[in-house]
Amino acid sequence: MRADARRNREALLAAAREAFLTGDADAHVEEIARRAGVAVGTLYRHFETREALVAEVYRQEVAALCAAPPRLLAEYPPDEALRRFLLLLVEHSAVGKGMGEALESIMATDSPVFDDARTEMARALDALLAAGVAAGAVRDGVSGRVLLRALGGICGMRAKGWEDDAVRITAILHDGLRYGAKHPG
Amino acid sequence: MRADARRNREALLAAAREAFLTGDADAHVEEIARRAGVAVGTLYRHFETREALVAEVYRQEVAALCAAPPRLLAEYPPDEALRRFLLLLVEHSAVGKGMGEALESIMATDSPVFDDARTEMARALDALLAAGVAAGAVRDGVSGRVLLRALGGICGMRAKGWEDDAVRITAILHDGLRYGAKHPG
DNA sequence: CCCTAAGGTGAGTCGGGTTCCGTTTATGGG
DNA sequence: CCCATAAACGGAACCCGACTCACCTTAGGG
Repeated sequence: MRADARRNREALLAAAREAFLTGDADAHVEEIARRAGVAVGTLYRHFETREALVAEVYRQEVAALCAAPPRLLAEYPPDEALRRFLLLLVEHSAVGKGMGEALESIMATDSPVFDDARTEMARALDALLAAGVAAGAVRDGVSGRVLLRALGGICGMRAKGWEDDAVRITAILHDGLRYGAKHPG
Repeated sequence: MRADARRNREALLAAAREAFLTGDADAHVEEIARRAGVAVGTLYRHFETREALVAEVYRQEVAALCAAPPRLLAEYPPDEALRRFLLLLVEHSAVGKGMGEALESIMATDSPVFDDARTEMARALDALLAAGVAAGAVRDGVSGRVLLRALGGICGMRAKGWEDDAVRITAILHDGLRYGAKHPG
């Protein structure tokens, strides 16, 4: 790949991230291209569709989040690690409104564009759940994919005062996950 | 309102319901108008925007669902009534794919178009929760509005096998709601 | 330095919601 | 019964935004 092509690709991703995470999640392609200093044609040379660009930005954010579970599991008991990760997602949904929409799109839809991100996030949750089950602190039979869905609804909250609501319902979910566990905390 | 106008309004709602609940939830306005035997101009005489028409169809469906809680509370203990209502929502999400999307739109977004439906549904959940709290079977401090959000994610599930997932996570939610109640069942 | 394939451009297409205004029609008073 | 008139209707035109394509520019190896 030519040097200028790589540069433009990066510029587009940066412009899109800037737009999505700090403001309107539905910035027009013309606007994104303009911010990146290129024309729309160039945007489409690098990304199949507008949605593909969105997906790539979000995938990178999700990848960063997915690095947390191993760290949390090393530092806390599984049950607490799970609780903290759930809250971490809620917190991230709070920066700008972009990240919340990102997480919601990934978690609450079936769009094939987000398959990668969804899989990655489900795997992260699976690790936390498995550790919790092994320690007898979490009920068995819950998959990361399933948990992801409930979280999608939470991260999509936008109304005023949503953050308190999100924390509250996350606590309910967490309690539900412990309900019926071998050794509930 | 003139008789023919009322007839056309009904025809439009019927056509839209038909389209949304049995097939593609994003039928074009031309298509809906055609099915109703009118032109687009007429559609726009009766509904501000396409979304307003969608909202009206969904509001009617939601109103029907919201009639259930009083009946359930008369027939079952509060805790069981709550459980059954949650499952009722999941079931309704399964007919066609339209109803699921309807419920998701209403529950998981903040679109002002769905304000009425959202309020109505939150009130229904509030009644169930309040009865549960009064009976000591449900934890205190959870509002219908909050619960609505978690349900939004669930009703929006579309992947294959989603119904099992939905039932499972609904059970988790329900357990979480009982966790810490005065007299957990 | 030049050749060429990779890369870039942006006016144009296309699809879908919305608007606008000329035409048609229901309906109530004469 | 018929006309007046306001309400309702039709559908072509418009707008907006994602996407395409035919042509131009340029990096960079030989």
